[in-house]
Amino acid sequence: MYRAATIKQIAEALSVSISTVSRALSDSHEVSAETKRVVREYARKINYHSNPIAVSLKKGRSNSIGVLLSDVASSFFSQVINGIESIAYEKGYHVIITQSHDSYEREVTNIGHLASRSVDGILMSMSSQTTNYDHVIGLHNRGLPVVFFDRIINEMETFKVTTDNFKSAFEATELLIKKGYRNIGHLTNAAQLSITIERLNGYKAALETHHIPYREQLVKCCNHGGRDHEEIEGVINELLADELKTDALLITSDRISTAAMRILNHLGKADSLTIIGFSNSDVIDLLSPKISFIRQNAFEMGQIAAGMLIKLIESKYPVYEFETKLLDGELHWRGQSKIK
Amino acid sequence: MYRAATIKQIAEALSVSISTVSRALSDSHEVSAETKRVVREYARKINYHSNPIAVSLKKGRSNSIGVLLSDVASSFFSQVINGIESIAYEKGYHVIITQSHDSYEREVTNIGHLASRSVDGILMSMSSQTTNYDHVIGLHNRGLPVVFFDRIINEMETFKVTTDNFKSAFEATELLIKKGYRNIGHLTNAAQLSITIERLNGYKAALETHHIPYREQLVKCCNHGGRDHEEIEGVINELLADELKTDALLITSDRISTAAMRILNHLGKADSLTIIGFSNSDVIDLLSPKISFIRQNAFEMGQIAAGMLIKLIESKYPVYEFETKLLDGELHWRGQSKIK
DNA sequence: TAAAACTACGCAATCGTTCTCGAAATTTTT
DNA sequence: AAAAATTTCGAGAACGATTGCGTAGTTTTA
Repeated sequence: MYRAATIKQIAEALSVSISTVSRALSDSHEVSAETKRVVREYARKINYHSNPIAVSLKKGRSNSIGVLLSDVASSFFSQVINGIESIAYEKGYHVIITQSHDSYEREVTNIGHLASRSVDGILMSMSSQTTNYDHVIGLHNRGLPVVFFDRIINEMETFKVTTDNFKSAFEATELLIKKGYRNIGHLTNAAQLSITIERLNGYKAALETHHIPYREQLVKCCNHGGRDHEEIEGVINELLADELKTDALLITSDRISTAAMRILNHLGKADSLTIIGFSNSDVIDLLSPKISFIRQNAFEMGQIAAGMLIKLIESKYPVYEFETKLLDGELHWRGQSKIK
Repeated sequence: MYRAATIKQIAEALSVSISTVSRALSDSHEVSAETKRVVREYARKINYHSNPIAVSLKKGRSNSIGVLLSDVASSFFSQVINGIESIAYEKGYHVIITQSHDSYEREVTNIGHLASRSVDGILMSMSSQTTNYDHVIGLHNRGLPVVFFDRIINEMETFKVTTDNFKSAFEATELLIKKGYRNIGHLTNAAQLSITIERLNGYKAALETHHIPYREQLVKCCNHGGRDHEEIEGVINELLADELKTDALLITSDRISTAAMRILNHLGKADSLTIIGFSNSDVIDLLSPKISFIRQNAFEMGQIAAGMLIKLIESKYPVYEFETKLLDGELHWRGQSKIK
């Protein structure tokens, strides 16, 4: 097996102590300029790189951060990862990504894995199946920095970043109303998720503002987040019932939107519903039927979350002032006004 | 700062030696059943978890693997990552993902980062800008296991997994021919990439088999891989020149396909070209214009690559027998026959 | 010129494990 | 009953770095 160079080898070769080599390489003032020169020259010559694992052990830090999200194979999350990575890279941190696939069990085991001291902090977006937060709260109480992004929770005080979901849902719903739609359905994620609640509230508020009565039958939570085709199929069929007169849809995720579109296409009713969906797909403009969308600032969300976490990790003193940052979504209209 | 429990604490609490605790926890035969019981019970009680960093330092292994690919925000690569993760998780490895964004410089610095002894092996798909392989070959020669997936290179002997690109391109081209198309353009990636070469060869072979002359003007390498809209626009315009009579397109990536479709839509010529694209998009069926596609077994590719790498890492003896595994692509036809 | 301060370096402990040796205590063999 | 083998455990040296402390040798201060 290949063994890399160590400071011990340098020390022996140059007949100085290990401490001196260590100090020379870290540019300590306790070593002369000449010695530094010699040590560095030799280190470079034998291609020395400090062993991050040894440093981690000694310093009690690993210079890596763990990310826990539901699925990397999603345009939104992969853009977030991109943002996280850009900041982490800049600050010298490794990023370890784990996926919950929206399963509570996987979330618990993954966070345990990450936490067993191999990461300095965790970036987390809740699984849609999670209703008990002890696994996170416990770690956080024991001193592990945690920052939430996207799907946040109120049960913990820390830094959080998410889209201004209320506002985005409000604006989208209001836009539909202004375009003449009155019977707007709402297809959304698991009911306990923060994003679900906030968006539902935005939807309700827009209806109220425009004096449209809220009807519970028009709101459908998809607990499998669009993974289960039949769930969506059932829901769409319910919404298409004549008595509801559904004429538009506000959908909260790419996966649900595309599932719904697929079903509408199949039913030959693609044009019977106008859709606005939360979407970060890069081919949204090519989809048929046409769909309007709210784009989240996923990349920026990743950057901000990573920045917050690293700030927490590197803070010398305990932090008690936290912030929940809300990012604006961008609403893009590609639909038609309802003919009056 | 929070400090986790150590075997030393257990040893002191139970008045046994550190060695005994270590052995008890690793189920060594050198410790009595009773002692094991006591130690484990106490370990569980104080929520002990072994410190992976200390173990890494001692064993000279980190139990993590590095992944180097161009972009996670791609359906193909994110599916590969999923596959990698599933195997790595199972075998107790962490996955560290880095992105080259198809830049040679980033590839070099990233692989350097990964290699400075923090990973046990590397899973790699070449950046499209890379033409010099010294950075990988050097590390490999020094003993770091490397496995290539998707975009492989011939300059290194090791395990490799990729789609049978020749076959897939051959089948796709042949299918177009059988449907009556004779002037098939080929939009592809950077010329030196393995996937580019193999697919181009498949394309050529299909033409030859069916006695259609190969025309160089119909083949366009997109060096920016679809990232540069104008590059694709120029290329599409060239292919649409009357004298070429282009009637179909074989495209090698999602990004290029969607860029091309966007341009065709904009030109109002969406129906003038029949497209088959290599695509792992999960909304391919919703895209307009309709596009036929070759789906790669991305998840399986990730699994196989990770399996190969871990096998290499854990092998007690140097490995000299390597394999290049080719996966079948699945061809899906959604187009129309050409009216004769 | 003696005392104080500073420079430049080495020694050794430490981080949390694993693992080689050696050695009691017990059991088996002869 | 003595010798040999086995079981069970502890001491201590690694792994590769960082860092507090001690101390020659030199320079500055009083």
